[in-house]
Formats: sequence, C-alpha cells, structure tokens
Amino acid sequence: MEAMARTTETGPAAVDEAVRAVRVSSRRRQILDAAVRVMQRTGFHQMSMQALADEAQVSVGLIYKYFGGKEDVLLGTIVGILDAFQDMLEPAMAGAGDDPVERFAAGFRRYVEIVDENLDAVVLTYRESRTLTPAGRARIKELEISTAAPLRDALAGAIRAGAVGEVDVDLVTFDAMMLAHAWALKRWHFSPRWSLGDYCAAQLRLLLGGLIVPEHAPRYAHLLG
Amino acid sequence: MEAMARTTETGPAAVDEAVRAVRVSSRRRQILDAAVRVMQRTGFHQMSMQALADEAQVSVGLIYKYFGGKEDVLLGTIVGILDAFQDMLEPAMAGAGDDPVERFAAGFRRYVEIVDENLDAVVLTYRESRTLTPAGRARIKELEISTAAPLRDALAGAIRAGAVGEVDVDLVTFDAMMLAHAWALKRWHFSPRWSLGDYCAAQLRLLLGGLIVPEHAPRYAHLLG
Amino acid sequence: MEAMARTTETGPAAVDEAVRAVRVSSRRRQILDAAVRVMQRTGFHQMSMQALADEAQVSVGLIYKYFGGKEDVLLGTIVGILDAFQDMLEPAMAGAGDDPVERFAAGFRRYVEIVDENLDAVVLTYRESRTLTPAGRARIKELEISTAAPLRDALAGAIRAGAVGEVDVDLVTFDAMMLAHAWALKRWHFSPRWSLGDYCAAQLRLLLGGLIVPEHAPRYAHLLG
Amino acid sequence: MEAMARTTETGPAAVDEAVRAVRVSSRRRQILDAAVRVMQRTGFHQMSMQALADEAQVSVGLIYKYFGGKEDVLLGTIVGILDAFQDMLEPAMAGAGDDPVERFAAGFRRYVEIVDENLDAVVLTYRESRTLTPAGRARIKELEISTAAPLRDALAGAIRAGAVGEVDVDLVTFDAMMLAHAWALKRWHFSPRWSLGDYCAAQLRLLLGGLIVPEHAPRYAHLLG
DNA sequence: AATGAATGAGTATTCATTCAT
DNA sequence: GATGAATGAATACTCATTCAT
Repeated sequence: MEAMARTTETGPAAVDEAVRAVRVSSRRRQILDAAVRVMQRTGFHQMSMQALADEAQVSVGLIYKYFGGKEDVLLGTIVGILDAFQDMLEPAMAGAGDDPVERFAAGFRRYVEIVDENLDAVVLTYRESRTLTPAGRARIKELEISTAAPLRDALAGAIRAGAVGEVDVDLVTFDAMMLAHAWALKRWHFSPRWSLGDYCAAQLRLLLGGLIVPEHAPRYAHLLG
Repeated sequence: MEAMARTTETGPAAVDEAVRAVRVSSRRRQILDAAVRVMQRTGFHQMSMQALADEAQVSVGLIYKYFGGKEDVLLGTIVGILDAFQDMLEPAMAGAGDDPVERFAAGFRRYVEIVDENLDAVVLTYRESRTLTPAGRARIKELEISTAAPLRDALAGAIRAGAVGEVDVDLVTFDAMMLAHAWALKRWHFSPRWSLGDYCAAQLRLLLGGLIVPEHAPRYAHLLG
Repeated sequence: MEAMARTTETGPAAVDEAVRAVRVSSRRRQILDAAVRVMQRTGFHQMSMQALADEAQVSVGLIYKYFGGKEDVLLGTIVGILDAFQDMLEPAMAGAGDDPVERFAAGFRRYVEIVDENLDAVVLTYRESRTLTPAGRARIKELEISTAAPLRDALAGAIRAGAVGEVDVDLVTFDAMMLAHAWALKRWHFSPRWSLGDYCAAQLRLLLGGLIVPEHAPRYAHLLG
Repeated sequence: MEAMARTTETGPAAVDEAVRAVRVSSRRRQILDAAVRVMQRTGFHQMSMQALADEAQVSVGLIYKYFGGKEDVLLGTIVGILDAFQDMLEPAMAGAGDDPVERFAAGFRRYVEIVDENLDAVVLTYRESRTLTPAGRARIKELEISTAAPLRDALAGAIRAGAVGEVDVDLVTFDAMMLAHAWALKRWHFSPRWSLGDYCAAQLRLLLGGLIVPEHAPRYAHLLG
C-alpha cells in the first residue's frame, strides 16, 4: 500500500510538497485566527508578538517562519477577512433568484450580516490600513473593490432591466458598502436601538426609495415599506 | 509701573488669572495644532512626544504641564477637530435661508467641505478612537452627535413642513454624516474621479431622491437633478 | 560678580553652551571608559547594552543620547585608545634628546609600554575593526598611521644623519609597530618568559642591528648589545 | 552477497568503520570548507547556522551530528587552517636545499604565500580566538608554535653552522611569523604599494641584515640586497 | 513658566539548539 | 544518516514620563 501510494503519477516528492503546503497553510491560518482574536481585544499596535504567540499556541520564533514580521501578520489578517467576505457574499446572492433588485437587496442584507459576524475585523480594516506599506494598502483597496462586485453587478442588472433609473452604479455600490460598514463603525450608536434586520430594512428603504422607478415600485413594496 | 498694573478695577489676581488663561489656551492650541500636523504625517502611534515638542517649538516637559499625557493630547486633538466642525457648520446653515430642505442641503455641502479641509483629522477620528479611554470615547461620541444636530434639525423641519415624508430622522442624519466622512475615508477611491461639488450633488440626489414627497419635488428640482 | 561673569564678551549663552559641552564630553568619557572595561571582560559582541549601562552607572537609554548605537560605542572606544597613544608618544620622544636613533629607541620603548598599559584595548583594535562600517574603518586606519608618525620621523632623521642606511622608512616603522602590538597580541607566548624591558631591548637589537651603519655602531653599543 | 561482503579479512565491522570514518571526514570537511567561505564573507558572529547549512548544502541538524555547536565549528575551522599551514610549509622548505639560511628564507617566503592564499583565515585566527573556550585557545596556541617549527629549526641550523650569530631563536621566529601575518592583518596598508615578492624580499633583508655574520654576508648577497 | 537630561520598562526580531520523523 | 519545524532565551533600541534646575 505504501509503495503504491508512492508510485502515483505525482510521485513522492509531489506528495511531500503537497503535505508541506497544507501544513504551511494550516499554520498560517492558526496564527491569523489568533491575530484576529488578539487584535479585537487590544488593537494592532498594542498586540505584542509574544501575546500573539501565546494566543496561537506557538512560539514567537515560529511566527517569523510564516510571516515576514508584525506588519505582514496585519496584512494577512485583513486580506483574510476580505477574502471571507468575497467567499460568502456570492453564494448568498446566487440563492436570491433572478430579479436583480431582489438580488441587490439580498446581497446588502448578507453583507451587513457578514459585517455583524466580523465587527472587529471590519473596524480593524479602517483603523490599521494606514499602518501597511503602500503595496499592502494597494492590495487591500483592490480586494475591497472586488468584494463589492456582486452588488455592483446586481445594480447594473436592475438598471438594464429598467427597474432602476440611470444612476451612478459605482457611487451607489460604494454607499451601500459604507452603510454596511457603518453597522460596525458606529455600532455604539446603532446597536442599542436597532436590530440587524431593522437596520437592513431601513437602509434598503432609503437606498432603493430614490432609485426604483415609480411604475416598478409596487412589485418591490415589501422592500420600500 | 508694576504697582499700577496691579491696581485695575478687576484686581491684580483676576488680571493675572485672565492672562494666564489666555496663555494656557494659546499654549494648548500651539501644541494641539502641532499635534494635528505631526499626526497627519505619521499617525498617532508613530508620533513621539519629542517630535511633537519639536514641531510645537516647546520642550517635552512643557507638554506635560498642559496635557496629562500622550493620550490626552490625542483626545484634545480629536475634540478640537469636532469643535471646529460644530463652529463652522451652524453659520453655514444659518446663511442658507428658511427652507429646511435647502438648509439640509447647504449643511451637507458644508459638512463635506469641512471634511475636505480636515481629511486627515477625520481619518484620525476613526483610526485612533479606540486608543482613548472609555471616558474619552464617550466624550467623542457625544460631540459627534451634537455636531450633526443642525442637520438633524433641518431634516425634522422638512418633515414638519411636509416636504419630506415620515422617515427616521436619526438614521438619515447618520447616513448623511457617514457619506460625508466617506469623502475622507475612501478618498483613494473617489478623489481621482469626483470633484467635491459633483460628489455632494450626487450624494444629495440619492439622499433626497427617496425622501422628498412627489408634490414638492419640482421646487427642489435643482437638488434632485 | 555673577552679573560680571554674565557680561563677558562670550555672554551667558556661550557659557551655557560650554557647560553643556563639558557635560556631554564627560558623559561620553564615562561611557567609553566603562565600555573598555566591559569589552576587556567579554569582547564587543558579548557586551550587552544593559551590561554597559550597569558598568557605566547610567541607564540604557542615556547611552543612546550620546552614541548612535552599539557600533558607535565601539568606534568611540577604539578612537579613544588611538588618541591616547598619540597623546602619550610624542612627549616621551621629545624628552629623549636630539639623536634620532635614541629618539627612535625611546619611542619604541614608550610605544610598547603604552601597549602594555592597554593590552586589551590593542587586542580590541585587531579583533573588532571589521565590525565597523567602512567609514569607521577608514578613520581607524588614518589614526593608526598618524600614531606612528613620530617613530617614522625619527627614523627618517636617522637616515638623514647618516646613522642608518637607506631603508624603507615606512616598512620599518610598520614593523616596529607590529612588534609593539605583538606584545599584546601574543602575550600568552611572551609574557611568561620576557620582561617588558628585555622584550624592548631584544626587539630593538634586532631592528637596529641591520640598520645602523657599521661606523656609527660603537656609539649605539648600548642599544645593539 | 551481503554475507560475502561481511567476510573480508578485516571483518565487516572494520570496513563499515572505515567507510564511516571517510564519510564523517568528508562531511566535516564539506562543512568546514563552507564555514571558511561564510566567515570570510560575514565573520563568525554574523554567520548563522542556517547560513552555514545552506552554504554546505546540508540541513542544520546535520551540522550538529558532526560538531558540538557553533563554537566547535569555529575551532575546527581555525585548526583546519593551521593544519594546512603545517602541511604546506615543510615540503616547501625541504625543496630549498641544505643551506639553513636559504631554507629559512624559502620558508618565510612560503609562509607569506600561504598567508596570502588564506588572507581571511589568518585574520579570522586573530579576530575570533577569544571566542573559543580556554581549552580551544590552548590548542590553537600549540598549533601556532608547531606551525613555525620548521622556521625555528632552520634558524637554529644557521646558528650552528655559524652563518648567524647567537640570537634568540624563539624571538626571531616569532617576529618572522608576525611579519608574515602582518601581510594579512595590515593588507589595507601594504597591498596597494607592495607586491608579495617585494614584501618578502624587503622583510627578509631587514630580518637577516642584523643576523648574518659579516664574513658570510657575501654568500647571501642575493638575500641582503 | 520652562527646560531637557535621565530613566527603564517594553518589544520586535534573531538564531543556536533540539527532536520527532 | 538526514531533515527542517519548532523552540524560547537573548538583545538592541525606543519612547512616555519624571524631575532637578
């Protein structure tokens, strides 16, 4: 059996390579997950590498095997969060049917939910971006734009379908994203008074209120309240 | 001569007191202004007290006569910025006439302008708030709310006047504030494509588009595009 | 009196300046002296800044006010040693009379004596030079050359006076310096069997034996043994 | 087959032993050669075991199978260099004929040549000796003495032969060694001005000038210039 | 009021060494 | 024999804060 396993077409070296890649990836994840937890408690600047090592249950030295330094951990953390956004948003919108307005609404709701599940991570994105090198910042910006792409597409679809008038797709998408982020950025203001569902419904009402062309309004009455 | 100066009607102690208050205030301002400049360059955490002292042209020790410590300088800086917002917003709205919708629009435009004049300071507010003590954070929150009060009042007036339907005043005010802040927070995205005027106009169109009741719409055609 | 002192042509600022310069210089000396002691015990690389601070009876931070870093302390130490050489060699030779051969002999003896008084410092010069930046190394080389200048001059004088034949002044000076340094570099070999005086006498005999022209030899019989 | 291999006359264990000894020796050499190369580039303290492993094309762990630790590598390196000196010096002198003065001169020339071929290794000997344990240092000292033995013997022979007067053999040998080392230690001073041959000739002239008794001088005119 | 010399705790990073595989 | 992942102690350097003058 062992011999057989070693004589597949990829060969033993390839297998070892793969095993190693998995281990590297899992170690990185282990450290990044710990980093999110520590930064939620203390912020990036207050996080000592020792504290991170303790939280991740590894030695300080090992962190430097997987990351170039503290800032690289920060970049990895933020990128990880944004990746998670991207991975979660599209499926939710895919399950919302064909109507582009409904898709946009479902996307927005999901976006806010994901924000709610990653409150501190979102705040982190705003707080610590400037700490990154220009290259790191550029990467973050790209990711943020591509994260919102499904929302942008749905909105463009709604305009093509005639349900929404001619508006600046980019601006509206950005506004939607900002208002989703606001749930995290200003939760000290909203959270005591608003439930997540109410917040989404109210914001969607405001967003769509000025966009939906009057003759299509009845069909979206459940969104426009 | 010295004796004469000390025999004015308010009494020498009072004069000294006043002189001292002015000097204290001017020294504080001198240091806070320097702090804004340094933080714009380097961020709060990178700013050393020595660098602040150099920029403010005073000695390190003197900073500790006027502030409790580094964090107190940060609090003072943020409060100073929010104070400036408050001082500048109300006059601008007062000069916009009686129509509450026009006042709101004028207020929003001015708000974005002030953001534009204090880009780094606004970002600072988001980046460094968590560095503050809970007491400091609470103070900031209050100030942020009271800063937006004129906008809130105008919107409430518009509803009372029947120009705007029944909406959640607080939410809309917050959205407006967020979108104004977004000009600073996301300027890497907007600034290359949008002028300040276009940004204000487009955002106002979206905000008001869903709010103005149809029969009043013609009167605000210049705002709704 | 005080007033008078303050109204000399240099003025109070200049006085303060001078006071400060003295303090800076004394602090530097205090730290450099400690550095020599610690490096003698442990070598440069083993010397921790904390250990240096303890030895110098100052705080770690203060060292960084007076030196750019650890390597700067090393440079300062070596330069200090070479300066001491220069300050001590010339007076000794000046007191040795007019005969250039006698001057050379006296200079060599003094050189070895100074080496003997700074055994570890000399070794340090050989051991740690490479640790320095190119600029630092260049400075050391210059100093080493100028340190040996009095010996070189005496030898050149001896040649002009006809007491010594035409030899390469530079080479002989360098050899003399090397053999003086050898007293420190190889003291594990010499020190048990040779006294300082015997070592000097023997080396001088070898050095001068081949140099002095035969007809002058009688005059220097006490040197040639 | 395996059984056959195990029944040679020396016995299987002995063969394995021999094979192992060769391999051990070759691995040691592989690592030591790499160590010389790395230390020439960076010095001992800057050399990380990882860098050494990379240069030697082995894993870090393997180094610890052949050496007790980093310092043991250093000791091995220095010993290796001194061994090489010993192995190379004697043959060169053997080929120089029977005249002891000629042998001494040939030995000195060869010594400087070997120094020239191992410039950094020689400097290493001076720089890093103190890093060793007392036991290691003692070993180095012994080796250095035995390395110079052929020179010492030739000089003693020259005295016995009456070509050189009664001088301290040990001191002269040491001086010769120092001046050979100086070619490495002070190459920044000599190398731009002197060729290796000129340096050897000039130093030999100085060394022998005071030693050769006048009546033998004509025979060594080619050495005394 | 004002200075700036002095402190020393805090921290990112490196690297010799070990050991499970 | 050979690997290299993992460890964690060691250390140069920074900087907020104090205090004698």
